[in-house]
Amino acid sequence: MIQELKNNFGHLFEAELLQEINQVGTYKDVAEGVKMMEIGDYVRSMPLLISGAIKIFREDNNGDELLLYFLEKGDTCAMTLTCCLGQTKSEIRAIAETDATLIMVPVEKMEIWAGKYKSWRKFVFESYHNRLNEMFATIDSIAFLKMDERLVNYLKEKARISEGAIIYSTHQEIAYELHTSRVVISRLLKKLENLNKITLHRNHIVIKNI
Amino acid sequence: MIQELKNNFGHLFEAELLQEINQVGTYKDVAEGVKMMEIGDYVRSMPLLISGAIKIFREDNNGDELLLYFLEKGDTCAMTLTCCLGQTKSEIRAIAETDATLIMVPVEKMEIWAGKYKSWRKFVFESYHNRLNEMFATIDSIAFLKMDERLVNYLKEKARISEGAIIYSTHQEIAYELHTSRVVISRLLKKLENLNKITLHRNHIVIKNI
DNA sequence: AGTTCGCAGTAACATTGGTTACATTCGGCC
DNA sequence: GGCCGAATGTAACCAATGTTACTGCGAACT
Repeated sequence: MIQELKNNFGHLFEAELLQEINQVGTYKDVAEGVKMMEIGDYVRSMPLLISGAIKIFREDNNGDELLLYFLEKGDTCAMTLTCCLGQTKSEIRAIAETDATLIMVPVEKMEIWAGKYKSWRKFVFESYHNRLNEMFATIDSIAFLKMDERLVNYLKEKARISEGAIIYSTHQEIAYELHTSRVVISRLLKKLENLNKITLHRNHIVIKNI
Repeated sequence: MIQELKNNFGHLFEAELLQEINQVGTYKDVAEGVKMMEIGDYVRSMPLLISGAIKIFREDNNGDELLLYFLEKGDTCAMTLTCCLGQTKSEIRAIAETDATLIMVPVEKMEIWAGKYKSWRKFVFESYHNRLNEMFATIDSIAFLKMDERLVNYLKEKARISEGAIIYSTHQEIAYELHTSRVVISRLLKKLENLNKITLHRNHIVIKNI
């Protein structure tokens, strides 16, 4: 039994299921920035996230993106769950936000375990629930907040994910993820700096007190 | 066996499951406009929608609303599914868009059937999948479209749901559901009328060719 | 018929955010 | 040091949307 599996999912799954996962699952390391799933892809295995973070995007007609949410350790990809069963295409793009480690589980097991293990059902249901809640949060943010508030939330989340007070992004990259323009982001960041909430540097931003 | 159950869910569930649903489920009629679930409510039973339509809302800090999507016959409420298991509160508000008929199933059965019936698992997974896709569509609409396009989509959807070319809403009601102001909606509707796509009347709108 | 009230039309203005254009600065590289 | 390209700063302008304020209309009621 690989230790990471036990550490991350041991409290969720019974020993027998852990054994099965260990047997049929394959480990996979993904480097920061690597595209893990593209819109339109068919999905053939289900990822359990052991470490790192993955960002999930939606795309508009011009090919521009919008960040929906992050997946973290202990999470799984909700798209995968039903894409497997329903044979439908992915509606989203997944990119590694940091270096990440996954266990890939063959899709056939998903449905079998759902019949066999209560803990697996619980995990799957909770995954959906979490994803739905994240979508609600995303919708709240887009529909109810102005860009300056969205930016602050983004910076907070980004800092939390990277476990530090420094965000290594350019203004252009932030603009892509929030689906706006670089000029707008630069403008708002400068305001935050003037409010003494952050300090701006070339290629990175230091969070002070937001 | 009540006929509507068979008509709407007969192709999804095996006979034995249909029997169980019929035995433990209770029928419920809901009149148009009735609030069926409020944000913060705990959920104790799961609705299967037999006829009619239900609209699902999210609320901002000021108590203003945003329409997320509609549920129609054959659908179930995704919130319910995990609220039951996880004992969490509802994140959304549900209001009957039209008169509607439901079967209410006790929550305990949900998890039992998930272990017992493959068809039930399929139904639950597909429900989640559909809801997630509707959330994606909602996000696309809010994030990528301008208000005039959102309004057109709204009118189309509303006409589809009510199965007719007349929408019985005031401008104010439309504004609430799209989370904007009455003046903005009046302005855009007038434009659509000038384009000969709709005709405006007091308390209702006739769709011509949008 | 007159009153009332909710609904709709519209002008004028404010604000937010998107766009264009250009200047400046920083690092890396020769 | 000098050059170059990417990143950032900033002004000026524009389009979309939100806000305020007022008018007029129509249905229902008395």
